[in-house]
Amino acid sequence: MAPSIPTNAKAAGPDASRSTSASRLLTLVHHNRQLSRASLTRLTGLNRSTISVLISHLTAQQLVVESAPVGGSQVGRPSPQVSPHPGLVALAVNPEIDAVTIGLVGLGGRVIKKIRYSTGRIPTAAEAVNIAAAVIDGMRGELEANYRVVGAGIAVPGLVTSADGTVRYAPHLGWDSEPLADMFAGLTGYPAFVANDASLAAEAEMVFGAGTGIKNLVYLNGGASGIGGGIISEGRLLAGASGYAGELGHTFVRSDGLPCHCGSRGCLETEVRQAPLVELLKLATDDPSAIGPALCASTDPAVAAEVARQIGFLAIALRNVVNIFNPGAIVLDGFLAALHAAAPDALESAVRAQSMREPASQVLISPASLGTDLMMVGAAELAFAGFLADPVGYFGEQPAIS
Amino acid sequence: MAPSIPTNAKAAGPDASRSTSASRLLTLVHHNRQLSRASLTRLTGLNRSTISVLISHLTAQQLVVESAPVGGSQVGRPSPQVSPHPGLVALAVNPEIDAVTIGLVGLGGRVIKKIRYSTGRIPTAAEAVNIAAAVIDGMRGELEANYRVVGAGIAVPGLVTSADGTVRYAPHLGWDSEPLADMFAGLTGYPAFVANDASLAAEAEMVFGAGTGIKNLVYLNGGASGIGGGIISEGRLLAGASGYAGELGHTFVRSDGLPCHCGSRGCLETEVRQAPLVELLKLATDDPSAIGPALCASTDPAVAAEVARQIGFLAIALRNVVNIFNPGAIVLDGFLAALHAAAPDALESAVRAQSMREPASQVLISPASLGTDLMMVGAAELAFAGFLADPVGYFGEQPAIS
DNA sequence: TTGTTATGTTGTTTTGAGCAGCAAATAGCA
DNA sequence: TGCTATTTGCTGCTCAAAACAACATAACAA
Repeated sequence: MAPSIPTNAKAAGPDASRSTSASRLLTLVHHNRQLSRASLTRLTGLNRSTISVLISHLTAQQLVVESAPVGGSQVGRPSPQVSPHPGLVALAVNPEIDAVTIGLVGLGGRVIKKIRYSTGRIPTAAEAVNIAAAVIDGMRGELEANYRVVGAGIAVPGLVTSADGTVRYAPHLGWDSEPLADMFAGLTGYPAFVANDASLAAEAEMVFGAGTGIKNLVYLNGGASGIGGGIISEGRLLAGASGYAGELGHTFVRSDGLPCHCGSRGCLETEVRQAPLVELLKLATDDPSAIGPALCASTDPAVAAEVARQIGFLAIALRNVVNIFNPGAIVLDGFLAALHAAAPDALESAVRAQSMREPASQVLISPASLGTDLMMVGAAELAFAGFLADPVGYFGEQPAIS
Repeated sequence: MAPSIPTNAKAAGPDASRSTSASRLLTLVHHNRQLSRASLTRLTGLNRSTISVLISHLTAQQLVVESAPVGGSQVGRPSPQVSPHPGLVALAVNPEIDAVTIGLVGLGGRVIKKIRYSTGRIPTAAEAVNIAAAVIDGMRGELEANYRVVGAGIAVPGLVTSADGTVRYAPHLGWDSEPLADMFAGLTGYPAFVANDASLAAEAEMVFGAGTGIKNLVYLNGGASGIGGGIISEGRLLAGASGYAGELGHTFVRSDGLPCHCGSRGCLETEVRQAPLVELLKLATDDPSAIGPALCASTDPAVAAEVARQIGFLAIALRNVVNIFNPGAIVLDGFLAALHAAAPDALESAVRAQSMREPASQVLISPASLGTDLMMVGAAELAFAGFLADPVGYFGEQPAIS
């Protein structure tokens, strides 16, 4: 017992601070995809020599690669460019109500491969994991030959206990207390991490998408099965006491509203829904990306009325968001982005009219920008998180691939 | 230019990490008021010898004092107790609509002195600062003889830009763009920091009050002038893009509700108010602490109806809070605590019935526990924050008092 | 009294990271 | 084509935070 405490202390001590520098450096490279040594020096505030030492370590461990300096524009000695090692990847898994999508994402948010497996019906947790494992087994040869996999991130539409990777409750999938991370890790051998899909999307949008550089951001996604949200404050995702934070779909927007499946009444997601829009527009597909153009093209007054009605309720929810969080940006995705596109001024002026003046003047309302890659990038980000926190120790002392 | 970058880097480098340890140590002592060296070793994870060196530094700088080990309960060599130095204090200032309260608070959240100066009417910013400066001038002899003052924290009921210490907009005081920190610092010579009162109260409750140890906490205070809130996530106060976050008083709770002074309708603070309760109870005072007992004692059905009505709307706001934040605790203060005391089961069951099951099962709804010292402790905490972040460098190389 | 356990203390060692000086690579200018 | 200014990378040196190890000390328990 006595010797174990110093050992623990050591692990939390100089190791932690060493890895903090490597971690900061790698995170910067990850977020910017390509950076010169010189800009790393400026961004980290570390000394040139320190950067040099760190990068030589990271290069030796095949975590980054250096390429020839991009010549031209500046006086002085050109600085080599540092990029994430192209072989460093994470797996991304996203079960939905009619499909399971599996992706391979490189450090830097580069989606290398994306495979959508249609299930035709709602998959059980076991089915979703089996499908993902099968697809990954199919790629295994390629993975083991050309890549180093840091792990897998699974984005689930539901309440998730991230600490143990358990899906507590996913109403639209009908899942309840599924130890998804353990199931996946058991089948594939890769460490797995699970989180709420909207939370991951929020992070992806902050890092690579519409909210790049904005540290206080609220993301809202409208899909066929409801409205999910993710909140980012000071660059960190709001998790709450047990990781269930961000359920903006159940914000109160209407007295004596319709009952919601959550047991309450007047929730945002019972008033603002995709189905009536699809119906009025007579669209054949549920694909949210089709709704935007159709809405803009429509001249049907019934459609306009429904849009106005939904925008009214959405504005109430966003007003709460603005007053409570004072976000720098609100990013709308799915059919909420379509609603915004159909009448951007109507939505924005309604939100501003209801919110307090100061926070309202700061907020930018914009559609999501990562499109269909969003979930893959977000889920991969989850898998990368643990790696980025301690890049030097992550793979042990393995000499790596190739 | 060339030498200045390394200098900056140095300031952010080893100095920062050195002070990080001292900072962590002092923060722990501050939050726990009294800790043994042994427990500091365990809590920080640092080595015994490191703790020894750090504490001898802090003792030399008169930031902490060591006292004889408290004997008895445990096998082994007893460990000396470390406490904050009793001479280390912060000033706390809290302007309200009818008074300005000035306090002297020691490290560890100990309120040494509290002076409430009644103004009889709403003070202007200049008046509030003048009153505070006059009171502090009165204490100056004592302050300079016996204390070291880290600075002053000012808790203001309104929107505050903490970065420059400016009150952007305080509707109940009628203040608008007042550079309060500069005014105060100019008059008294002490560095001053300004923040929203409810936010500071939330922090005080987390550190020393009802939410001790709970890292995800929502604080709601009901006063004569409205409802303010503060949100703490992972132990950090939610600030938002410009520090205006936390305005939970303007959560939407009622369709076609009454117009609010914020320009919107159906806000929590237009439906849930102290005035009707005071009126129905025929109380002579506005003091929120009188409302609780009076409510519990009342048998008037009109009072009961009003309580039920307000609890209904409060439950809607809290339901949003639970769904969005998944807090570990909701702390109610002012007349909201009185409402809760009048019918705790009614409020809690209403919140739980409307919220999603998982986050609802985790949340504890409790009244605030710091009472009238709350604002003093919160404001002092603000002043201590800068000091705790870099305790060794804060006072320069001064040999300190006594 | 003696052994056990928990602590404090001192000197040594490891290691992250800044610093200085020199070399290298470019743009601009004559 | 050279010359200078500027920016950057590399190597060796140095500093300081903090772990480690060994020893001293103080309580409780048998």
